[in-house]
Amino acid sequence: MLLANADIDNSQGLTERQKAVLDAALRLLVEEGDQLTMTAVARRASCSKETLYKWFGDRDGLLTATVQWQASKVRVAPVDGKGLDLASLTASLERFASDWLKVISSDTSIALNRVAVSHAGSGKDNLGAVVLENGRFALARRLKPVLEAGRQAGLLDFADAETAFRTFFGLVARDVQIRLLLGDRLELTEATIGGDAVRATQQFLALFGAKTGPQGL
Amino acid sequence: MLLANADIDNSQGLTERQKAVLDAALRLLVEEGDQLTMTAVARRASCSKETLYKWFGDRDGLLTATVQWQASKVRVAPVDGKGLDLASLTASLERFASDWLKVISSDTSIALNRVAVSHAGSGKDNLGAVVLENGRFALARRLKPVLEAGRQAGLLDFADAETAFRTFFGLVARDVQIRLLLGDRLELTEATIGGDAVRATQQFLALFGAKTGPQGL
DNA sequence: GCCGAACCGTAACGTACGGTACGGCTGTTG
DNA sequence: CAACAGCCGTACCGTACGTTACGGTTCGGC
Repeated sequence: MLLANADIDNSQGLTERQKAVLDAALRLLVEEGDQLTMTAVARRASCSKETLYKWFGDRDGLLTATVQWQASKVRVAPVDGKGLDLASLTASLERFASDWLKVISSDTSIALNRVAVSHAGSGKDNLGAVVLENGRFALARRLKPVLEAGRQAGLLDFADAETAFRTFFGLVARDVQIRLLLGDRLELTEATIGGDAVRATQQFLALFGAKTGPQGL
Repeated sequence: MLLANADIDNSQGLTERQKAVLDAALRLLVEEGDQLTMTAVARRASCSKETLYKWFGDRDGLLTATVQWQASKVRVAPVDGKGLDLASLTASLERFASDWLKVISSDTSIALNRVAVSHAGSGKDNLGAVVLENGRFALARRLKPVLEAGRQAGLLDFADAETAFRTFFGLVARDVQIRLLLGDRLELTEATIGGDAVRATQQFLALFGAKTGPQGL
């Protein structure tokens, strides 16, 4: 919860030059995997290693700053919970599903999650927590109000928003993320993602849609 | 598909001493994270580094052998698809769900998946493919016959077994694996797993159960 | 124009670790 | 017993990389 606004603060305290350096590090991370050496970052960013150490302390600091910098960039437009009919709710859910699939299948997300998973394997769990906070938990924070609004409007029926969210998460992501992280080729075209978003939303509504009137499949 | 029987061959060509060494490596992997140095393995297994290199070639060979050795150990009892009524199908699905949750939440699985994800980030994707083949794809191979039998018996209704499997996978695993890999504490007690298995199975049946007669929730 | 701060490029240092070599011990074979 | 193979323990080598140090350059302030 503290991390939620921490990432906002971070993007403020950075100079343009520092942001450019972090962008270079991010690009390098995506391209080269975790062979992210300080020398490579310095060369790519056209800065000296001395500067890297002065700004970010050590390698972990640079890694953390890079992840948080990326996290601060992907601020998804919040969905307005104004239209409370079934059509708009469906559209919102499909939008969430589609956005999420695009995120987790992006090269950036895969690279970041890989380095965070590796990091969590070693002692310090900083990166894992940051990625989790800006990924899965941020998604929950944005989606839950929509679910609650849907319940308020009599469109959804669930006891616990957290449980409902996790089911939606599972229906959307399925095995995609773990397969991508493990190196499985898995071409997710725009069309595939769109279809999956619709399917997941329909399944979710079938499970949690309010039983008012006949439920058309 | 070739990897499917490769892991069977491997457990045969190993001497008892070699298995003991791999067990030591596996324990070290679980305890120490990816700080798996050749020296540490040699010390833990009370063998010389020279022997490690003679038997496994290089560090990657040792890692791969360790992962395959673990994979060859977790051969889950196949479910018999004989009882074709709803009760036994439900029991089978719950059993699969429960087993899978236990696997992905085990320290061993977490450690192995972490190292495989890291490995996939670096060039070679060997470990990722091995883990995927013995994890997610092995599960699909075992579960699909059950689903097909359920459809044959008129209990399930789906067009594509792969799609149905992936939905089941999503309903069972949800966000558990990624959270654990990223270092999130997530106590999965026996009771929690059992409850989740029942819930996931009920949700799956609600989505894919044949529409014969009124569907009781 | 001069000073100091910030920064670039690069050289240098220390260490960790993958990989190799070798001496010594043990069990086996003839 | 002698010869030998297999293996343990350890010392050693080369390299990659994190980290530090330093000379040279740019630039804002006086």
